[in-house]
Amino acid sequence: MGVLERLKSQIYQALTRAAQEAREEGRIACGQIPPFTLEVPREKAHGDLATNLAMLLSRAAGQPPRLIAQVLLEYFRGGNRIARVEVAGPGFINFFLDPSWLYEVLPEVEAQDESYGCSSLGQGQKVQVEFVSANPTGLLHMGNARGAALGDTLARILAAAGYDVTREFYINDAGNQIETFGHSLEARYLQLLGHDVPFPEDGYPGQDLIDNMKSLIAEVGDKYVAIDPRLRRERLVKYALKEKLARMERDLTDFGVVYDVWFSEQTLHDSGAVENVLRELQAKGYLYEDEGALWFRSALFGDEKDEVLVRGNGTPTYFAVDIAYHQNKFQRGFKRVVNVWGADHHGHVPRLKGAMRALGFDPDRLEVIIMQLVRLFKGGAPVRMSKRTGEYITLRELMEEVGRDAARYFFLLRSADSHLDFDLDLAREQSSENPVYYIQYAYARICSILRNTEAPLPRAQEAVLEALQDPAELALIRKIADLPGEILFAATSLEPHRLAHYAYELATLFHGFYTTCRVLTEDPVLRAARLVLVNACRITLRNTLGLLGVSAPERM
RNA sequence: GCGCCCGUAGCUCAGGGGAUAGAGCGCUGGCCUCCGGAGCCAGGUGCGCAGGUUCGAUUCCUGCCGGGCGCGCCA
Repeated sequence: MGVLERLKSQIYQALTRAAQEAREEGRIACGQIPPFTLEVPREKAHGDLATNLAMLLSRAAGQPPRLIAQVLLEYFRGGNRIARVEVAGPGFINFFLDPSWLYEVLPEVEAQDESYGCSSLGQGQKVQVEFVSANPTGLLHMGNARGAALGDTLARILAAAGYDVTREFYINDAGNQIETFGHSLEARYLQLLGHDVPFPEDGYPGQDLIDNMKSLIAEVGDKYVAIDPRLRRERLVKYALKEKLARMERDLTDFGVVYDVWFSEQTLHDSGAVENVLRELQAKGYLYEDEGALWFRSALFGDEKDEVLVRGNGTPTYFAVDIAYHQNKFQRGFKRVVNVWGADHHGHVPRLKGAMRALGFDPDRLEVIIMQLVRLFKGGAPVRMSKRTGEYITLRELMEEVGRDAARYFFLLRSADSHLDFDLDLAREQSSENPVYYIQYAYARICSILRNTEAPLPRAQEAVLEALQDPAELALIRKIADLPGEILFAATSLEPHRLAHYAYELATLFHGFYTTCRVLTEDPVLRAARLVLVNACRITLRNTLGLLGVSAPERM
């Protein structure tokens, strides 16, 4: 918990006590003290913190808010950290803190260093983030790329907030699409070997499958031509799947994403987990047969209609397997299970949550982040994707085009709820127009200053930090002090884009400070204090970029 | 038709029930004796529409309009 969080919680409690005492003595006629806000106001003129408590009490008490505020202040014992209090506007109570709190921030940052910003909110609870989980029959596209940036940064944020995080990739290595995959591979394999066979109508048309089969032929030649087609497809699938997954893992690693678990769908079939969960639902009376299929009464749990779990041909649907998979997640002891899904899967959410409820799990422990689609722009026009030909821009190509840092940052800048227009030209721009370079430039500038100091960096405890009085200095410290709160908020709301904006704002304040205040001045006291400030800014910026998975270069 | 997401500045987007709604890009004009000018400063326009809840609504609710995505014994 940072300095600001501690002060906030002290004032919050003092306000609560003041309200209680005023009520007991009959000065304010209200019942329970409602939950109120205590926030940093947008306007600096409104103080360092402001509360709406008086306005909230006004209705129940039948007294005007400004009067209640005055009464509250009579009872308020906030301690010596508060320089001034005022009642303002419709009934806000504004607190002006003694500036000394700002100077406590810097030693704290320095001492905590790499863990500055972290908290123990999660108390070591196990949380899983499952993301990307791309169909292994293809390549990673823009939707997967956005999911990768989002899921990974979410995982980093949750870890920083004190959770024990597991990153998981669910491999769809069973079911219909694997059948189709097999037939597609088989056609490519035979075609490459000169056989005139048709490509399946619903097959995967991309060049990537041809490449898979070329490399297989380089290894084993035509040895699968003459064998039983079923066995042949099995072999081709096994080979191509391995190659594709290895490639995905490599691409994701280069994107800064490292998984703890690669979970195979096939294992759910092999272990009997699918059968077991069907039996369990059956025993609870949530299944019924109709038209030869086995149905789940998902409408009972808020879904639009019931869903098929086992088809007429006896094979389980994707949904049935997904129920088994999520049951498995909870059985592994995760307190929170977070999924990152594309918007085209949103209809799946209520029925999966319903299934979890049917199985006796609290559906709120399953949190699904739905992210809207990505459109690529180049030269001001959208880049067309073709599902028909299987041609689209891949994650690998994106990284080659704009680099990992810009790619991740651009994905993280927008809320998941928002459609994302990805401007390839801007992302590739290595100039001031590109926000990611703007932030990194701030970091490189800091490192440059620190390189230019011949003496060892002064410790925060030794420096006279009160020498920092310039508005630009104070604003920068204030922003540095915000990081712990920002991470807490991003972790509870599962909104990584907050930190992308925070990084930019921090960089802006640093650049402003840099222009106004010369760090390496003649005055040794001021110089030492500014070096401490700059170093704290370096730590804060580095930690924030670390959460975004964007590199912090010492030189550019 | 039903469901989910979105609608805020010319464009792309932030905005946690609060006070005078912000940023980037683009446009115009300034700032280099000195720590990296990939920087700084200044200039202006806006919450889709209509109701409701509230002391207070860009924020919550309802309806409408507009855009995206779903609604399969596909995944």
